[in-house]
Amino acid sequence: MTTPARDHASSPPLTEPVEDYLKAIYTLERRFGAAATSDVASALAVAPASVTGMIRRLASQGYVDHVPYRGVQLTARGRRAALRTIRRHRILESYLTTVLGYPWDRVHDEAERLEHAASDELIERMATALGHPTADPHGAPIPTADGEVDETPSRTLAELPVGETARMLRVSDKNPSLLRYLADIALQPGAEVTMVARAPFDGPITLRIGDAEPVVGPNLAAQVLVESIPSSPLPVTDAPSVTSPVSTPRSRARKPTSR
Amino acid sequence: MTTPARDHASSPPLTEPVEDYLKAIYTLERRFGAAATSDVASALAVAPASVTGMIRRLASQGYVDHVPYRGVQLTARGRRAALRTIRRHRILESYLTTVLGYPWDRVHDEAERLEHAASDELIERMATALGHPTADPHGAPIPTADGEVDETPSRTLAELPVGETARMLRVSDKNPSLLRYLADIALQPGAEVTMVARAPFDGPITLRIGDAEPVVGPNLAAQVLVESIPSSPLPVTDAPSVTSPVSTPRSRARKPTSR
DNA sequence: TCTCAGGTTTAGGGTCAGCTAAATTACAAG
DNA sequence: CTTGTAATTTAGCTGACCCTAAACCTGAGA
Repeated sequence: MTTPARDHASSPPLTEPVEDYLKAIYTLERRFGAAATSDVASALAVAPASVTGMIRRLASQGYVDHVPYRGVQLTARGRRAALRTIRRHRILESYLTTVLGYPWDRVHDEAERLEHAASDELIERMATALGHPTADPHGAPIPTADGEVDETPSRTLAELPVGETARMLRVSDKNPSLLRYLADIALQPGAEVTMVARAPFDGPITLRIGDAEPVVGPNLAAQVLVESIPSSPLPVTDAPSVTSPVSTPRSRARKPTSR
Repeated sequence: MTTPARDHASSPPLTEPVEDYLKAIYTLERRFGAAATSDVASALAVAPASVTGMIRRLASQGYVDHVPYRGVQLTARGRRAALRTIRRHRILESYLTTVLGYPWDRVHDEAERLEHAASDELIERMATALGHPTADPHGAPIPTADGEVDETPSRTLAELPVGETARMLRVSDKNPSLLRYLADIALQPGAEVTMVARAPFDGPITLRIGDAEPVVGPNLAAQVLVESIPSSPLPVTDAPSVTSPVSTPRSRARKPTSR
């Protein structure tokens, strides 16, 4: 009698843990097609049994589909919620970096906490102040307010053929010391990087970035995503092949304010 | 065996409810000398029995002293924690208002959520960006990072003698519609207000603010704090007030960006 | 001094989200 | 086709917070 019967309509506010689970599942699903219990557990630093419990709850509320012993996948509703949180996170990272001068290796943790507390209004105000950026300081694409993301897969630096030059696109925001090192060698989104040499048997990789020639390990290179540089001398071509349904921007990765 | 024995030394991070309780107790204690269970309960919209439970926990961790049936008071440790949260809240309100254009009647709720998530570093960056303000948009004094506050008691507008002029100092940030009304009649921190007339038997009060003469009720007037104006006939002052770079202004209550 | 109304506390529960330990299942390797 | 291991789930608990109902103080007035 008190409340109208609009039950699973416009979700009650999600708890922090729920938002974290949905984000983690989203990421794992993107990577592996489905999220395994133990992967979610290690992503969230939680016991596997706890994940099973939470997944039951999420499934009962229609955020995920769960096939016991086979993993979880987000429903449309779950994906929407996950993208909302991811948008918040990335806008926050952008804002903290460009407006408040946060170093790019330390924004992640701050955004991780604020993303649960910031209202939509705050996020949109920040986005507006920034001119509606399409990528965060680490090059990760920012979902739009209505849940569109450009998740075009891209090559890792490790796969770049010797002699080729590419533009640095993106790196995970989760590893501060890696980020500090990348900043040291000027390997940040937007930077041009050339594969100078690669030692055999997964040996060290020599790059050229500006005038420097840093040598890095293969697992570092595997964490850095790059895109081919449109075309050095050629003006046109690049047929708009990728035309996906809704119309995605051509090349993402705006140069963040770096430093 | 696992952890060194630094127990009640540098507190484990406080939970949101704990921070809220400490803030509420701080405020009530300021007002009444001690906080009554039922007052805390209604301040936090929680059942009295829940307050008793939480108070037991807070007392066992040394944040409050509790005399059953007689109320609670903060310990030094509790006061420190409360002031830290209050500082965060007020810096956030100031930042949201002046930098992100939040209207002063809506910052409270946003700050209320962010205050639990923002790191000290973020708060200090915001404070620096603002030039270390000494009062929030509602005129509330901002505690320093090491827990000093200027809690000088002040008169309410209701007590102002007829014919006298005072400077608006402060109003609670909790009531959005009151705040919108005050903005409407230009009664905001820093404004000069004159008591023109007061009808008997707690009747309506006529003010002068600028060229207008709004008539307000006595309970509204009782919610507005004012301070006597240093000395009327002096011309100077009114230095380019808005340019308060770093140094703190003398008398607090900076004019908020308001609308 | 007695009484009782209001404010407080205790008793007994509930939910959320986590944990450990003990099943249970899937699947790869014999 | 059996078996063993690794992954997953179930069972049983814990702690933080919150609730309602019932008992309990305290202080004011009769």
